[in-house]
Amino acid sequence: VPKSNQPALSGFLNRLLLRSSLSAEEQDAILGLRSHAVQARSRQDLVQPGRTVSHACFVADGMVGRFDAMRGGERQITALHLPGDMCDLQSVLCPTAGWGLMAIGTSTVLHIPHADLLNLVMRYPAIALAFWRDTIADASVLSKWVGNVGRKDARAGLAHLFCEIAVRMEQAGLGTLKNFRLNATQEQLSEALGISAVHINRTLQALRAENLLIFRSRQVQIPDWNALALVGDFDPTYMLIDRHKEAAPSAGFSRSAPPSRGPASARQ
Amino acid sequence: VPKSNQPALSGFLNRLLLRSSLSAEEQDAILGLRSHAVQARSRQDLVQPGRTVSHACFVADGMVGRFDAMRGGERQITALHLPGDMCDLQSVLCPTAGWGLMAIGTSTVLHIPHADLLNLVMRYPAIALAFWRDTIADASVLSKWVGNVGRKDARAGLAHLFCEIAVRMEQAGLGTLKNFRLNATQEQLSEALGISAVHINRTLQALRAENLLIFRSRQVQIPDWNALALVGDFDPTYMLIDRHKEAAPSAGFSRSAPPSRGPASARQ
DNA sequence: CGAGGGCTTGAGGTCTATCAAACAGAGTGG
DNA sequence: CCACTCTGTTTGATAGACCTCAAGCCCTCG
Repeated sequence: VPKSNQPALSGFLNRLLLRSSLSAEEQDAILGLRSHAVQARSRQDLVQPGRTVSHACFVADGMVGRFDAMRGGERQITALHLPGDMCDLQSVLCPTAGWGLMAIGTSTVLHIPHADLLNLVMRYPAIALAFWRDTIADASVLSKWVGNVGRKDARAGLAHLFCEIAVRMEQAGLGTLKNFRLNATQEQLSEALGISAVHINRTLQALRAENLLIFRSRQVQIPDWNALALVGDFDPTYMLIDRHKEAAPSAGFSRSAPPSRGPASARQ
Repeated sequence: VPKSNQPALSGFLNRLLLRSSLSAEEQDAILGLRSHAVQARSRQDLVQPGRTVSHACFVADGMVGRFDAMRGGERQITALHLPGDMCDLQSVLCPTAGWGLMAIGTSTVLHIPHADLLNLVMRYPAIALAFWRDTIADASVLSKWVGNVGRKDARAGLAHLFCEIAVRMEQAGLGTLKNFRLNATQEQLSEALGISAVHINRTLQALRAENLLIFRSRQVQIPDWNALALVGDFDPTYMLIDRHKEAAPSAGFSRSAPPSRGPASARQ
């Protein structure tokens, strides 16, 4: 039975507020979304590739991976979602996606009806913009992911991946840059980087030997953050954090929307 | 001097209409956008990574690549944009992106002021949704790109890349599935797939020997489309073409936006 | 016709995959 | 409390894909 789940959704609101401004009413509307909690064990599929869904998945606890599946069954993880992330906000407008979603470690996911999200989008244009902006941030991370997988060797790629996770873990309030818990197996890391699990293991050992990264019994330690960021060629700019709230005023726009320069007069 | 450029922009409108419905007024508003044409030679940078821009780039002619640059200068192309594509619609809301844009072959690009696009977005909520949906389609392609680069060998990756380009070329009205012109060098293909140019050359020769793909003097021939799609594990679903127009009604929503089930009553 | 960019080819080296087996740790049941 | 099982990690050896460097070739354009 769908019900309200304010405490968990406040994480989503926080994520949106990182990049967008929303009025009190709009914030309340988001916190008031109905949801339906679902538990998932590690490796369990939440959404199978190509399936049409009528709800979005919000990560309340644990971690969720978005993946692309090959014909042979191998998977390439294309994004990781931490608590506070809406994995497939995209599905609101495009309910049939090509990707799938799987749990990384035991996770709790809230299903949120598309109908309700659409309702929000239609009532509050500022929320529509905030959602769009969230999709943009997601795409920016994805874009970097391509570079990470395509042009870096295992050492640099792994370093970059851990840097990204560290930053987002800290943002989500789940640890510090240098110390956090990560419920992912080496095999799942290998699916994220597109290399074999065996090679992940050897690369982790190499990074460990250099005292750059320690990943043992689900706990991550980064003794020298700057050194690891250097190895991974990591620059957090691409995460689009807290920098564009003023660039495109979404708050207050629902009041009047004064046209500065009418496009009509410029035609022809 | 910015001026109207209707004939070129109609390509953009067509692309939007592939996935969204827009009223006559909204369509006119898009066609009436002011723009400023810019010529670019092959390899020339249109937007450097990390730079803040105040205009979006629309491809009027040629091809544009989005790329992620590594510290050493190597590039990973993360997306290709054909005529009719707005390369960085994202920049309207997030003007400082982490990626760059470069010309693939001689190209003509229209610069469109963010101010005007924002204006459209604020006046016409349906356009905002159409833009969001366009960003989603872009992200879906990007997601597939990760799998292509991460989990496929050179043969399959190259086959998939050519399949994708073929479909989009046909959509853009620039050729057929089996025959089109491609102004990209082997080196640029190598930057797209994250492998060396030499290896691209050898892989092209292998595909040529199998009579799967012929790429000579900028002309592409695909004698047996299905065979190539099989080699590349290509399934066009991910391109989100013409399938979701009815799923999320954006047309007509600006008229009334009747709330089906008020989220307010569901709270608590 | 010359110059230059792009393509092609060869040889050797590196990174990463694959396979197989041993090992470790957490949870289970007797 | 001790096997026992299961998943995940570690290790070794071998094979394959791909890279790098370097040189020669070809086409196109001025």
